[in-house]
Amino acid sequence: MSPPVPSSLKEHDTKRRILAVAIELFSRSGFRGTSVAAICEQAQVNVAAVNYHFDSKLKLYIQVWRVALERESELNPPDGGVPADAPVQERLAGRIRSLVHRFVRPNAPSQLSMLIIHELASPTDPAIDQLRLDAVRPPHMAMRAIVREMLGEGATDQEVLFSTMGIFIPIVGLGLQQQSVYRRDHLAYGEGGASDLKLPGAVLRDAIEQEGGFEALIDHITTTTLAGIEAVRQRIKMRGGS
Amino acid sequence: MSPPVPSSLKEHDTKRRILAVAIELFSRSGFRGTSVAAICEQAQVNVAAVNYHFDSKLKLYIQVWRVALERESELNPPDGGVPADAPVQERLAGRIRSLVHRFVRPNAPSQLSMLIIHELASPTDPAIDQLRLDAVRPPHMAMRAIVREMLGEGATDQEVLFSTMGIFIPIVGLGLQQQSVYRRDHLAYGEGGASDLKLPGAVLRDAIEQEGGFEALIDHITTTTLAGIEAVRQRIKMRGGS
DNA sequence: GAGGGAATGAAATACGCATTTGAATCACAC
DNA sequence: GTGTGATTCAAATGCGTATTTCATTCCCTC
Repeated sequence: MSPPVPSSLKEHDTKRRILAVAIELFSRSGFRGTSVAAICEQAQVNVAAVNYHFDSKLKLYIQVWRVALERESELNPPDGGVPADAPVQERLAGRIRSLVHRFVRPNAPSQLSMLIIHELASPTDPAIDQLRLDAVRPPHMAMRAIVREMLGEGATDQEVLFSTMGIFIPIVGLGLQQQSVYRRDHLAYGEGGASDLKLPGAVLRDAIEQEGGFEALIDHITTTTLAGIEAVRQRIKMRGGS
Repeated sequence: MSPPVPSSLKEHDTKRRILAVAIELFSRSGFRGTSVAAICEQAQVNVAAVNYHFDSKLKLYIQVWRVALERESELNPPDGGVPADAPVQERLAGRIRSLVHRFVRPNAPSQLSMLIIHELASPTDPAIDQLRLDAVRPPHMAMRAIVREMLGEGATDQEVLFSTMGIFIPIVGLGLQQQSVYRRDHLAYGEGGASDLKLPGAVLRDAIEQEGGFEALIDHITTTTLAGIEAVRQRIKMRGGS
């Protein structure tokens, strides 16, 4: 009998090359912003190859999402490597660190985060929503549990929700900023880079890329987040006490 | 001589109708996501009208930005109506309130904020960047001054920058969330609304739309922001004292 | 080394969309 | 009324792009 998967020399890794380039381009410019022709050109592959190997642009895009999700969960555990029996503050700090690494990695924001941001700004297809939901829900629930634990028993659902979103949303927002600045440098859409433009986002990017800037950012976010939660907790305690 | 602007009965307000619809559609779906045909159809106007009155789709888009900027600055002063000689905390709170009103207005996020978010996710043209820069810089600088005042003399530029961005970014991120949820309901792209999807963003939206939810959100953001700044200030004071 | 299925390639097709064209219509001045 | 310039209209043009077609090449098996 023949070995199970020896058809390896066929399929001159075109499929892999397409996928690699597609992740790059889709994450940079979103679904609508990247053409099949561009992908094939950069992958040095015939235009027909995408439809031959992946059926359609949309299915390729979905595949890209799957790969990006998989890669991210291998690379970057959502708990930040902090054990489940560590003190709450540490668990929270670990998750924040992990999130910032995902969304704001200096000089090269994670591809998954860029895909997510493009989908938020202009959704492509319900299938992608489903993937995003599956990816987002578990860490969100875990974070909510941590926040509830930190706020104490008296916290309302609304307070827990606001505080939880208050962790995720700034980091996603930061990713959005990063991405917008990042792409301007790479594509400089057009040519005449009006270099007198210096949006606050660009200043921030420079600060993050400085030696130690990224760690300082993580530290800043962690500190302010903890302080915010503590403030809400105090308010709850006062309310309960009065 | 003829009265200066009596050519009023010509131009059967097509121009106005186009602009009104264009603001609506561009802010909902961005530049690439809306077609000239769609604008003209909804405005009950011939397709040629856009190019006749505005020269091109891009120039119409730029005009939309101008109008949206103008409208917003009339409607919503960036200082939130707080006088310049009020205590810093109040001035900060006023600005936060104003920002949240701009970006997260319940049930109808401001069109300018949606335009901004689309531009962040996928920029259209340098001219738009310039408009955005002009709009964003002054309030950013004002906010930075307030933050510096609150943090005290010992604060580094990096600390001031991080804290300032830490105010804007969460609110923009919130707008991004709102917008993504908001559009799903309105367009439900396609048909079969998979209603078992319930992204955290949707839960948040519901919480905001509840009676008093919006005020609670503003209050939450203000409280946590102030607490975050206070935490940084404490750290600076300790550093200076040691 | 011949046969056959998988993979590739160049060209064709189909479609959406911005923009143009040129004729028709309207508003107003004389 | 008539002429004139501004406006509207339906149809055409042209371009970018996803997808298809079908001939050709490649790789493996026998």
